[in-house]
Formats: sequence, C-alpha cells, structure tokens
Amino acid sequence: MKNTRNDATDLSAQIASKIRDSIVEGRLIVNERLPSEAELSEQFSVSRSTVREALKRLAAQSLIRTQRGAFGGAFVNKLSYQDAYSQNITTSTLLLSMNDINIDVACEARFALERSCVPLACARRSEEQLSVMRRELHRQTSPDLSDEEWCASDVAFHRSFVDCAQNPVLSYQLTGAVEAMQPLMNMITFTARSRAKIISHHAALITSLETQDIPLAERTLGELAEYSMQLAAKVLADREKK
Amino acid sequence: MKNTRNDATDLSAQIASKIRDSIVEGRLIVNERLPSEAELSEQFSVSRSTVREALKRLAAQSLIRTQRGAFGGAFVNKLSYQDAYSQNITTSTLLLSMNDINIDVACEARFALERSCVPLACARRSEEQLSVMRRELHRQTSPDLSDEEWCASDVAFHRSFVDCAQNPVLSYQLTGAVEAMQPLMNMITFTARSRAKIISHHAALITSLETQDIPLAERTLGELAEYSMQLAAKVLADREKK
DNA sequence: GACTTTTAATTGTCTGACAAATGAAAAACA
DNA sequence: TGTTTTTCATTTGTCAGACAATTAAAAGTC
Repeated sequence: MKNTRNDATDLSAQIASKIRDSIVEGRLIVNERLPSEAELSEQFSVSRSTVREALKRLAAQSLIRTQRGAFGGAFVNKLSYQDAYSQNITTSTLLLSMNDINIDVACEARFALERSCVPLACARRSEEQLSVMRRELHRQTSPDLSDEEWCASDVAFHRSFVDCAQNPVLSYQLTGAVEAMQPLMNMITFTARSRAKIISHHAALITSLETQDIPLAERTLGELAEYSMQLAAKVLADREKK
Repeated sequence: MKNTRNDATDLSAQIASKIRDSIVEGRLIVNERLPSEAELSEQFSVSRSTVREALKRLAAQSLIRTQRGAFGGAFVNKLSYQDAYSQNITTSTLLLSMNDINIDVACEARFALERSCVPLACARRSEEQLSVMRRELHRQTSPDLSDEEWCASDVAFHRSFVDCAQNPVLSYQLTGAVEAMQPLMNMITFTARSRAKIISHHAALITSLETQDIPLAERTLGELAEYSMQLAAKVLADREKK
C-alpha cells in the first residue's frame, strides 16, 4: 500500500521498512517477539549486522525494544504517551529551528491550537492543573529568573493549561506546538516590563479557568499571541539595526 | 542539560544521544558533515559497527543523511515538512492504535483541533484548497466506494480544510490528529445513509469557507464530531451484542 | 579545453569471533 | 520433597578485519 520505500535505499532501511509496515498494519502485535537476529538474517538473506542496523532504526522510533539473554530478543513496543511526547517535541523543535520559520507563523499556530482547548479546559479544569499554573505564575514574579528559566516556566504554564482539557490525545498533539516555541522565545530578552505584562495575562487566564469564562480565556490568548509577536518583531528590528 | 539518557543503555544508544544533542542544541548545524565512521569510532573508542548502529538510529529520525564515496559521509539533515509529517503520522497512529484510546476522546481532540483553524481558514482559503475539497466531496458521492476509500477521501478532505489556514506549522501539527483517526474510523461500516449525512456536512463546510461564515463552520464541525461519535458508539454496541 | 582513467576516501555488507546477560533446566543440597 | 545453587543454551552487544560499491577529485590523454 504505502510502499513508496524501495530500491535505491540501503538493505537495512528496506528491512526496517518491511518490519515497520508489519507493526503499523497490525501483523505484528504489541509485545510479540520478533525472530532472533540470526533468524531474520536468514529470512532476509542478509548478514546479521545488516539486520541489526535495521532493528536499531526501529528502536530509535520506539517501535521495538530489545532484551538480552535466552528468551530475550526484539519485542514490539507499546508506544507510551511519554515516548510519543518526546518524539513529537524533538521533531517539532527541529522543524521550527531548521526551516527559518517566521515567528509570526509559529505564534499564530501555537495560539490557534491553544484556543482549541479553551471550551474543554474551562469545563473540566481541575484543582491539580490550576495549582501548577498558580505555582508557575508565582515563579514568574521572581525578578532573578533568567530568560531561559522564564521561558521554561512559560512552557510549563501553558502545558498545564492544555492539560486542563483532560484529554490526553489533545495534550499529546499540543505538546509539540507548545514546547517547540521555547527555543524561539529564548531568543527574546524579556524586560521587567514585558514580563509584568505577560504575567497579568497569565493571571487573567487562571481567572478565566476558575470562573469558567470562555470568552475571557479566548480574548486573553489572543492578546498573548499579539503581544508575543510584538516582542519578537522588536527583537528582529533591533537585530536588523546592527 | 537533558541528559536523562545514561549508563544502563547500549553504547550505540549513548553515542546516538550525544550526537543528537549536538544537533538539537545547535553545535552541529544543518548540512555540516560529521566525522567519518572511522574517526567517530576512534573518538568514542568503539568499533565501527557500534558507530554505524548509532548513525542508523539518527537516520531513522531523519536527523542525518548519508552519502557514499569520497567526500561522502553523514550530514546533518535539514528536517523537511515532508519528513516531519510522516514521522508525526506514524507516531500518532501507533499511539492511538496501541493504547486502546476511547474513540470519543480521539474524536473530541480531533474536532477541537480542527475548530482551531476555522477563523484562519475562513479568512484565507484559496481556490486551490477549495477545489481539492470539492473533488473529494464529489468522490464521496460515488456509491461503489469501499469503506477504506471513503475514509481516505475523508482524510484528504479534512487535510485540505486544515491547509486553508495557510499556516504550515498549523498544518503540520494537525496532520497527526487528522491522519491518525483514519484507522479508527476504518473500523466503522458507513451505510449509504450515514455517508449521505456526512456528505451534507462536508458540503456545508465548503459553503462556510466560500462565504467565510465562521459560525457555520464551527457549528458544522461540532455536528460532524457528534455524529462520528454516534456512529462509533453504535459500532461498539453492535460488537458488544455478539 | 574536453574527455577518460586512475585514485583515494567513505559508506555498505559480510564473516567470524567473543563477551555479557538471562531464564530454564539440571544438579546439589537440606 | 522442597529449596538453593550451578550449569547451560540462547540471544543480544561489541569487536576486528575484510571486501564491494560508490563517488568526487586528481591525473592523464587526446
């Protein structure tokens, strides 16, 4: 079906593709054991090293895990949210950092996505997430926070906001968008004044959740998006000047 | 910094992690050439096979590409949208299929995310995307479409809807959500009647874009979400009965 | 100057070996 | 008999060395 993979590539890539298809299309199920490396090398008529390179490719995508010893081997891995998160973050971060994405485009996407969980977040927010957001808000008021720490706290704040929707699939999909912004924002120097302004928006966001005020949340996110873009634009303008 | 990776793992995994960090943190830049396998094996004091396994791991994540011949080698790869898309789709699909996700949760997330591009899509939709949507809508009216073909067309339709927002980052983030739904929806048998109903919603969606009617688009997406969940619930109920 | 051949560098693949881990079975022991 | 220890076969992890295939630069040729 999706056999766009083919001839021109390495043997190890071809073999990895074949096994990957077996997993994705369900012919190999979770926790099932693959044949041993020796058996695979016979099946595919290649050397053990080639098989191993193929298996390492799959391991890098968390599709399999391996275990040594008798009755060990390679097993189809149940992809955890944790694994999926970190893969998503790595890919999103690299995509943004390598493709000179316009920061406005990234901001626009991020806040559009975040806005998508406003109704659910307002309806379902639990004390657990709210307390994380309050904690991060408090941390943000500390004046001796470095720009990196500030951005990290910002990410934690927004991740918790997303988690308010109590939908793990939604959280997963948004993780990449929220986390990948951090390196971009890290380039901005946040003055005391700009921090104060963002903090007030964050406070409003918490209030909107507490009072389940959907319009307020949407408006606040919009303002945050706009302000982020302004700050970024200013940084770019300053850099231009030099 | 993020050195949660450590001791208990394979040498090849450790080496892959080190190189990955170098790329993610920018010490190795796009198109830069890595040392040759022989040099790397000296640097890390391991055999060439171990280095190769590490490099294959990175290649599986599209972080590097390799080229044979003199002046060949491993180069830091510029992650393309295409590569990022397919990684995202694979991960999302597996996450959903392996974690017995409640279909309601997946539907909820998908339509929440899709709703996030309604304002942008209405404002910016181009004739290009609209014609794709019309083409898929027309295809959906064909009665001899298999359930799989129907679902594939559905995915193409919604991807094009997302693309209307003209924001590649947004499209990237939503690809996983839209595509990963297909295997879940494939389990549903779409009767002529249910197809007709969905087609009418799709038609309304096209109209809402043409007339830039944001409320109509949001309402239509909501109805689609609800109807999808109904169909899924019915499938589950029928299966229970047996 | 244009074309061909050689050459050196580099990845891709293969073979064979040994180390390390590990669970099962066998042996030893109480 | 029941429990602990030892042995053992299997499998992955790592290594060393070899050769094939590819490739671009360098050298040679006309």
